[in-house]
Amino acid sequence: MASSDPGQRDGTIGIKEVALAAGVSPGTVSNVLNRPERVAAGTRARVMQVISELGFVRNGSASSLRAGQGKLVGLMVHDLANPFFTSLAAGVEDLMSERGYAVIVCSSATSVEREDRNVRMLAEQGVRGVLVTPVQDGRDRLKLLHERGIGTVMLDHAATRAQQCSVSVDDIAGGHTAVAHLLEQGARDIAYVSGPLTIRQCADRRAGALKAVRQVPGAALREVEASDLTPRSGQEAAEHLLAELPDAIFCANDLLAMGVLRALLQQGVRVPERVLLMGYDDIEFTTASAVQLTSIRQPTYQLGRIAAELLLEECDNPADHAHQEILFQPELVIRESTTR
Amino acid sequence: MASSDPGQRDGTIGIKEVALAAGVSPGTVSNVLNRPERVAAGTRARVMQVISELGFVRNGSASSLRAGQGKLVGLMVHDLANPFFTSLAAGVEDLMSERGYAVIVCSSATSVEREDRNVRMLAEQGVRGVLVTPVQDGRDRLKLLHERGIGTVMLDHAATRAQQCSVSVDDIAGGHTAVAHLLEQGARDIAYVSGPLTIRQCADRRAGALKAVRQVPGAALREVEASDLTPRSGQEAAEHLLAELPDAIFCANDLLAMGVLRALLQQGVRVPERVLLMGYDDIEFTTASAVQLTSIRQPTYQLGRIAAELLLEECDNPADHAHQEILFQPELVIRESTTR
DNA sequence: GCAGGTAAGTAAAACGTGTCAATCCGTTAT
DNA sequence: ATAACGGATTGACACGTTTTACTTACCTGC
Repeated sequence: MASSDPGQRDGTIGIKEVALAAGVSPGTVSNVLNRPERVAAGTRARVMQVISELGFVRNGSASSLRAGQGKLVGLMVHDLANPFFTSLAAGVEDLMSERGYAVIVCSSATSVEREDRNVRMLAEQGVRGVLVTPVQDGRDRLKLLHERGIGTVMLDHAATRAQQCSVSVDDIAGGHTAVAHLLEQGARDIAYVSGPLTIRQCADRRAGALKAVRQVPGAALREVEASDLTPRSGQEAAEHLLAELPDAIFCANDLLAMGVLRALLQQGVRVPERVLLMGYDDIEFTTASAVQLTSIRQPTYQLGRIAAELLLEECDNPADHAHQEILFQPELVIRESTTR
Repeated sequence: MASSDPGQRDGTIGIKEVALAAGVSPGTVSNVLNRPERVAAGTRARVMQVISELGFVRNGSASSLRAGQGKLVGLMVHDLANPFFTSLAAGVEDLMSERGYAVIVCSSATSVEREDRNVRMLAEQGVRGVLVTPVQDGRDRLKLLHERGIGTVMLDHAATRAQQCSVSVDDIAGGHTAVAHLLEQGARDIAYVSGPLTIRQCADRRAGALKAVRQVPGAALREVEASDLTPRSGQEAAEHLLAELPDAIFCANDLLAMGVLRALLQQGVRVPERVLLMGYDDIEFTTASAVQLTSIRQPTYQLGRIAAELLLEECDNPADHAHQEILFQPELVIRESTTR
């Protein structure tokens, strides 16, 4: 008798066991799960009841094998410890979670080998699409994905192929806004503390800054190029400015600005009384700085959400999906470091 | 003629197409992929050659359906925007990537509903194991995972069931080390600016601090409890201390310390000359603060790596796996905020 | 009362891989 | 020379779900 107990043999509960217990066929259970509108209300309720009683959990592997696509997407960023990317990742994760998707997060660590490995891994997992901040331009490392019909959305990077969405922030406008603000405050001798100009963001912000300066007669932009975007480099860069202080300093990033601020305060230079100071990114942690930092806020979290939404739209409707390049406008956040 | 072209019908290349092209059976191709040692060197080379020529990518869904387990693990944290968790996530991701695993990252946003949803989702995806910082104690929300034989490792939290690994940092020792350092510097009237004491970490650090104070005659600990662990709360908390300044202030976290520092400097209180100040966590971004902050460093990245390693060990060898509770010792990092 | 239509549910065939018993073939021991 | 052996390979089935074509029952309009 006990040996003929059905559905409890090995403890694993599948669609079949549910069907048996609910007195329907497996196909109907599948319909309840995937197209509930096609099954009568009564049956649907009974099946759902059994599902929760038995603690049935759908097998995602079987599901995506048969259906040809699952509920997974990939997210590949440069660095999981960088606040910019994590805020972005938070946006992506929130939206995907709302939509019932799981996110495989991976880091390329700005290494092309690792990027390739990740791309392969994502392809194997059969992800529905991938959000990516590519390591570098050049030959198309995402080819493998495109061949397999896996959609990609570029994050904080212009699209590299015609048929592709991208989401980024207008760094030229950001640089312009920043310097225009400094000019408005009366500054004329302005310094730009940049990161490496090979980084697109740094170069674009510089371009915007130059544009703003040219619009005001008598204004000039000095430049110092730091070797990376850290507080330490900012501090070193500031030393080049101590001999002849400018009216205002615009930094390519908040971390640089923190370093500059530290160098200035150590030398007894008062901010903002003697020098105005601006950062970029408006990272959360600068609120703790000795002088509250004026900055350019980028909607990183929103960036992630929008990009995620675009990706899903493309996945759900690959036929008539219009690829778009979304360009966010950054926002000026004024605090005490530029307020006399 | 063209109609009999095998293996190119629908453009999708599977194990069968590879087998055909290499002149072996699908079973052999599978063996090359999973147990290369069982197939002769010559055959193996030929198969691998064909695999790369045809651009074969294994179907992970089919693989894990048949094998009963895949190359996926889950990571669930409270908040993807918190540097503590992201540093930890970076450690997990690095190790998993080295071992060929993909990581599904999700955030519980300290909501039990979302935690439950994530648990279910991870179970559906058939993850091999899960690394988790649980939202709260009480009834076992991870039951679903354990029923299905999915291993879990607790992150920064003691194990809640006997058969479970956990990785955390000794917060009592950390609190003790911090305050012992302040005492050594000559402070006797010490204030502890805490977060909510319902948070285990805050309570443990307090316990350690008290222990240190009791060991030195004449020393005393005042306490202020902030409502959360942000710079803003730190600033508010500091105002309770301005009337009668202590010799030193120990904060439950660097963000609080940043707020306290700001409040002190605004009032013209010099750090460290008048008051010593200590934080906790040693987050990267405090290096940018006006006064470099002494702190207690937690090996967050290593924490992630070790936890990941434990999880894989448990997965690969569930039989004779000895569950362990690993307790890291935090490290004192002395900077100018406690150096006269 | 009957043809035609629709809604609800069923049965069975896939999806692409892993596994295991079975087979093949060349080598060694008797 | 034959039997026993062992390594290399094969063939076919199973994993749990989705999906398609099909059946059944019921309703509508003439």
